[in-house]
Order: sequence, then C-alpha cells, then structure tokens
Amino acid sequence: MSAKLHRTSDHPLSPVPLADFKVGVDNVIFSVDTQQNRLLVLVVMRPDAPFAGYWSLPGTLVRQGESLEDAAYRVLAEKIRVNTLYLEQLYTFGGPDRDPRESPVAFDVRYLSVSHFALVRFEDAELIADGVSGIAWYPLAQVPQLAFDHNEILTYGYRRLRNKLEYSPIAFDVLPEVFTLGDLYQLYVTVLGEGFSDYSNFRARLLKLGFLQDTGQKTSRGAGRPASLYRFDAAAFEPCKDKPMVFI
Amino acid sequence: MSAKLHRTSDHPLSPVPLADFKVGVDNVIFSVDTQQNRLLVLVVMRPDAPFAGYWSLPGTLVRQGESLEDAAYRVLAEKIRVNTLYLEQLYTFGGPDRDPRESPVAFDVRYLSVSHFALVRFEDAELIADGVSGIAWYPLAQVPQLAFDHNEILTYGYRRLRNKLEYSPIAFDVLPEVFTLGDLYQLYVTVLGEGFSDYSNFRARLLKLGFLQDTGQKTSRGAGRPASLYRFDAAAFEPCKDKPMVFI
DNA sequence: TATAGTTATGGTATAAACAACTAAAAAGTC
DNA sequence: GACTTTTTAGTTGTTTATACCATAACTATA
Repeated sequence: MSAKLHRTSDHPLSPVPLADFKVGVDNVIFSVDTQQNRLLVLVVMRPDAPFAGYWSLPGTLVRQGESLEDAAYRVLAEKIRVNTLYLEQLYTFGGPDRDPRESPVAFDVRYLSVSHFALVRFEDAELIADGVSGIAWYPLAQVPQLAFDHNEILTYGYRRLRNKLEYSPIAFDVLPEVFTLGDLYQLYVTVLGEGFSDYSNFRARLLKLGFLQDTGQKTSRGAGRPASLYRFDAAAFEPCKDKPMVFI
Repeated sequence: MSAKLHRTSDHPLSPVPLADFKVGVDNVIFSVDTQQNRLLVLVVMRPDAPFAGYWSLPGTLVRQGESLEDAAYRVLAEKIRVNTLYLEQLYTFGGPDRDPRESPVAFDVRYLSVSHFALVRFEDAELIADGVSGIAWYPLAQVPQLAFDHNEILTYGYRRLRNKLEYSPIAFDVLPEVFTLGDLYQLYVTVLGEGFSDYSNFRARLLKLGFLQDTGQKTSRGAGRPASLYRFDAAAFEPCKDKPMVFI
C-alpha cells in the first residue's frame, strides 16, 4: 500500500487521458423458500457475448437520464413481478480488466458495476420468462461459476445479508406478511447456520423486543401444537433500531 | 417505489441510448486533533469551474488503466504526506444532474462519484500546499457549503465513522502509535459525544478485551497521576472482531 | 380410546455483563 | 502539608444471555 503513496504527479502540461466508462448495475437478489428452507439467488443466462451461455447476476447498463437506483429497479422489474421488495446499494466494482469488452491496448471503454442488494418474498415473486434467455433461482451453495466478477459480487451480497439480519428487520421483507415464530427462527437458521441462540431463547428475546404483533390467528399445518401468527409492526420497531435481534 | 416496478420495457428494435460516464473519486478524509479534541475533515479549494472558489472534498477523475482504489490513493497522496492510513470505499453517487457539466439536453457526459472513506493520523499528516489551490482541515461542525453534492457525501462518511468506531479498531489508525487510555476515551467522546459508558467502565472493558499492550512506559504531561502508555496489538484483536468496544 | 410423536409455549437457574458509584494512588501546585 | 488533578482499582445492584426443562395442544397410529 505504501508504494501507492507519494507517487510523483504527472506533469501538468501533459494531461493524462481519462477513462471513458459505461456504468452497469448488477443486482444480488436474495429470497428464501420457507417451505424447503433454502436461501436462493436469482441468476439469468447470458444469451450474447461476452460470457454467452454463462449464468450471471441480473444487470443492465445505465441509460441517459436514469439514476443508478432507477436502473436497479428497472432490471429487477424486467425479471420479476413483485409487490414489495427491499433494495439498497452494495458496492462498486471498477477495476480495469473486469470486462473483456475493455480493450487492453486502446483503453477505449471501461465497464464499471454498481452492485445492488435486494430481497423479495419467494411466494410473491413471479419470474418473468421472456423465452430468449433463462432465469432461475439457485440455492446459494450451488451457484455455478458466473460471468465477469459476479461470484465476488455475490460474496459481498451474502456478507451484507448476514450482517443486516443481525440488526435490521430485513427478515420481514423475505417472510410472508404473517408468519410464526418458528418460520422466523428457521429463516435465521437457513441464512446464518446454527451459531446463535436456541429456539426458546430466540422466542423470548423477539417477543420481549415488542415489535411482533400477535394477529390472534393460529396455524394448523400438519403435526404439533398450532402456532400463533405474528405480523411485523414497523412503528414499534423504532426503539429497537440499534438492538440486535440475534447474537451471532 | 411501486410506481417504478412493472414498467413496460422498451421496444427491442429501438435501443435506448446508454449514458457515457466520467468516473470520479472523492475522499472523505477524517482526522482527530488529540490536543484540541476536534474531529477534522480535509477540504480543498476548487480553482476552476465548476464551483470555482468553493471548498470540496479532495477528488479526481479516474484515468485509463487505473483502478478506483488507486485513484483514491493517488488523490490522497497529492494532498497529504502520510506514512499510514486507513481507506475503504464508501458509497457511489451517480444520479443525473449532480454535476453542472452534464448537459441536460444533449446527454453527452454523466459524472459519477465513487466516494471513499479515509483516516489519517493528525500529527503524522503533512498537508501539501501546491500554491495554486487551498487546502485545510475543517472541524466537522464548521464545514461550509461544499461543491457538488459533497455535503451529502460527508454526511455518509460521518455516519460510517461512527458505525465503524463501535466495532472496528479504526481508532488506532487515528491515534498515535502509543497512547493512554484517556486519549482513547477522549477520541470516542470527540466523535460520538457522551452517549456511552463512563471512563471507568470504558477502561475496564477495553483492558479486559485484551488487545491493548502495555508498553511499560508512562506519560508525565502536566498535572495528575502519570498514565500508562498502550499500543494496539492487531493479532490479539482477532478474537474480538465481532465484539463491540463501546455501547452507544 | 390410549399412547406415542411433534411442535409450540412458558418457564427456571446460573453465569456473565452492563451501569453507577466509591475510593485510593501518584503525580503536580500553592 | 493541604489541595487539585488524573489515573487506577475496585464494589454493588441490576439487567441480560445461556442452558435447560416442563407442559400444552395438536396429529398419527396402534
């Protein structure tokens, strides 16, 4: 790192050429299948070069007059029909040589990717098959080699997911509108593994925090005692903003 | 937000024009004057249009063959001589109309800023006055209106600083090599305010975590009992990676 | 119908941790 | 020597996390 410091600056009379960029937006879109307890990532098949025939994160190039966030929403809406989603910026990948379309000799174009992180409800999300290129949910552990540096972007996204799950109420952007405490616990186990409190203590903590609203209704699916159905109360969450919901 | 979803996609035979970007890198560089207990931000005076005569965050446009991180290091090295620093990517600002050089009619160029967050040691950092444009440390509360959307970027940077101070050992990138527990506590007070544990409990917690190495030496500055001088032990910090150092 | 299996729920006891507070030690100052 | 300043080292009460257990409410099966 220190080698990068104290470089002699270029002569002011010979201006160095600036890079010209196309800016892309790539989305890490997570969902959780609460039936099968699987963490899923949305990938699309690339029909054209470069990386034709490779799976990739759904992305697009930013158009004239379009903001980064708008571009992220646009590419998502082209792939899934959803009523509600969570979306935030993730990280920007902009090194040279990350896209083969960049000519290493001519330096004519650079491709930069502003990645975004999104969550959708699995039951609610309807994939849009346009007939041309494929689209699929992949369990995170089974994601193949992706185009470009998209595996690296995915790693960033997964880290963000785990971190946010600790403090933010993003679980309720993935779960159905009403859910049981067992559903909520299973979601945390699916994403984080078993490295935190057991079900009993998890229950006690979440209920004590006070932002889970009992709907009065009960489930009756299969064996076992029926579970109470809860709803997330965003207003009641405010005071819990900085308190962890689980301890990893 | 829902209005942004489900837009009809453009006709495939009439391709929409993509935006052409110049990519800039702007640095939020913080330091702390431990003598006067002030949180400082580095700003530079813009000599040329746009925003000539305004203070701004030190930035530059990315050159051909240069990575984003390299560009961030370059602009920092042009402004300060330091031996050690902390630097990470902050956020990417890329909406249209954030730079007056963008023509609203012709859509010829868009300017995007990949902001970075940096920390340097105040005593160690020597500002480089190039005679042309000004450069100065500003106390955070007294930062004037900056060029472009740089005040917004600064807000992002300050939030990142406060968040990182809670879990990461970035305090030791700002403090001198050896320091007293009083210095460390004052740094936290300077940045976070007084909303956390008192000095006595702060001491007990930090010492118990076990990554502060007693140098055996003592200070003898002014009145009061001499304080032990400590050094940060990065290896011993590893197990504390996920434990908070203060409770805000 | 009795019994076992399954899941949800509501606890208790113990150890750890946080918060507030007190007191002594080691220097300088008057 | 008395007083001030700052560091250091506690104590105590309360909260909190963790591990573990007991029971309730339902289903499936013998």
